[in-house]
Amino acid sequence: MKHLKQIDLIPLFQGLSREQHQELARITVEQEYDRGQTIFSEGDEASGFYVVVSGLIKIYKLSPDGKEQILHLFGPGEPFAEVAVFAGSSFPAHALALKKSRVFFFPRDLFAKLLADPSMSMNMLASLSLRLKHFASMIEALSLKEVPGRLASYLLYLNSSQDDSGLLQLNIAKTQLASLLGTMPETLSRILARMHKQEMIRLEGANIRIMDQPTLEKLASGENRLE
Amino acid sequence: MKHLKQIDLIPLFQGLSREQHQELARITVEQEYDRGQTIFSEGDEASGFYVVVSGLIKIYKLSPDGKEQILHLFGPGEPFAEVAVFAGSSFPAHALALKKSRVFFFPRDLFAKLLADPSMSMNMLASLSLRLKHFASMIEALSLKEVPGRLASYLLYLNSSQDDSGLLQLNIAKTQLASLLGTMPETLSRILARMHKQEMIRLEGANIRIMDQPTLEKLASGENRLE
DNA sequence: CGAATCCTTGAGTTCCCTCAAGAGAAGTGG
DNA sequence: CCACTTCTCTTGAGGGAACTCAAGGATTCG
Repeated sequence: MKHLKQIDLIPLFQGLSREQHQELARITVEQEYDRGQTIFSEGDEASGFYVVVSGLIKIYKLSPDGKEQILHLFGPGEPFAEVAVFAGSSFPAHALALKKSRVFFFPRDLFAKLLADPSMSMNMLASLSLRLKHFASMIEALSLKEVPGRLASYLLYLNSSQDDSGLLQLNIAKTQLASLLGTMPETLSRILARMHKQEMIRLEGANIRIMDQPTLEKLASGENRLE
Repeated sequence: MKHLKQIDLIPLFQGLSREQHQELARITVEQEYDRGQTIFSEGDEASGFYVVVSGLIKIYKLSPDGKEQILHLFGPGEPFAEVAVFAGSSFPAHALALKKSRVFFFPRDLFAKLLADPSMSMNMLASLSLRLKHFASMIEALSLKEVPGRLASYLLYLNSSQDDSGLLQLNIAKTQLASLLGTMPETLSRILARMHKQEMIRLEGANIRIMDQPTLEKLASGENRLE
């Protein structure tokens, strides 16, 4: 039961009985990936799903000419590729470790039995529903907002999810941020420079400080445009 | 039990016991909407989810200046707004009837009890998973493909889901198709004209005939560009 | 300290959006 | 059944946001 303590901490498994946690620990397969290592590729046969223990995993799509769109970044405690358990037998996107990461893998067949417990399936349903809402926002952003608006949304999201020192840590390379926002590094760089020039943000190395939150919010909502 | 027969036909409820179907029929609220009528708006308090009995429902997002992005079109047998049951208490998008439609509404509290049945929750999980895959494709398309590629994908999808007479029925106005593809009616019109000129498709009123499927497939995959 | 990667800035191009106006289709009422 | 309104669709002209290509500067890492 060497994984039991870590399983206790995974939000997806909250509300489950001690026995359920033990059963999960029993079927857990621990894996480790180096920075830059691929976990699976789109189309690979999928035999289970994952939970991040430590590190950072990116889920992304690739176009034939190599352009990438990040669908999601997952950190400690977050599950990914659950879809593989319930629909189809192949992964619908690529997964790669952005940092040295440890993950738990749960084989589908063994995990499926645990879904008989209503707490387990309700947790899963809630998790997938949140994922759906996130995707809906992403589609809205890609289709209805320009890059400055998407960037503003992301900065405000970071601001709300990190401590309120006002200093935002990106945690990812700007190239990766560009890919998350559905644009190119050059475009991102230019827009950051413009936001800086207009004193909406301050660029402090790899960190960003929000200087004018109201204006960023107007950008994020699409109410204003960046001049 | 006046809705029992229709409930039998809903894919989401396949594999359930007779008693479960009866229980579903008992809590079903039937509603009817005229063409153009709003079913709910983004942010409205959500107290349950829906299944389309007949007609066509569009789920969409709106930008402040009125531009719309369709997230999904749902026809007979398809559930929508399930997310409202599992995450949050407000609808994350708008819903409107594109045709005169009948829907079944299932109140969350009453429905929640039925989720104790593993068949029910597994069906739901499968349904949400498919929805996630669809959204992932949509994000990929919006971010990595140009409009001709997205249109080609849609035409090929129609071709695979309709009879193989080769004649595609759009079933929706071109304005709506533009909104589904994340573009403007003018752009769609121009691209259809170009595809026609290059003899990839033939325009027959509200219908479209595919003339050169291989070329469309290259467009859809991003391998080729439209000249 | 050197190699590799990441980031920034510039110049040019392209796709698509906006604005505008006319043609076509569909629904309404006399 | 035909005029009427209304909505949808098409085509044109112009402009703008973001992409591509290119090169120099900054950072990171071994």
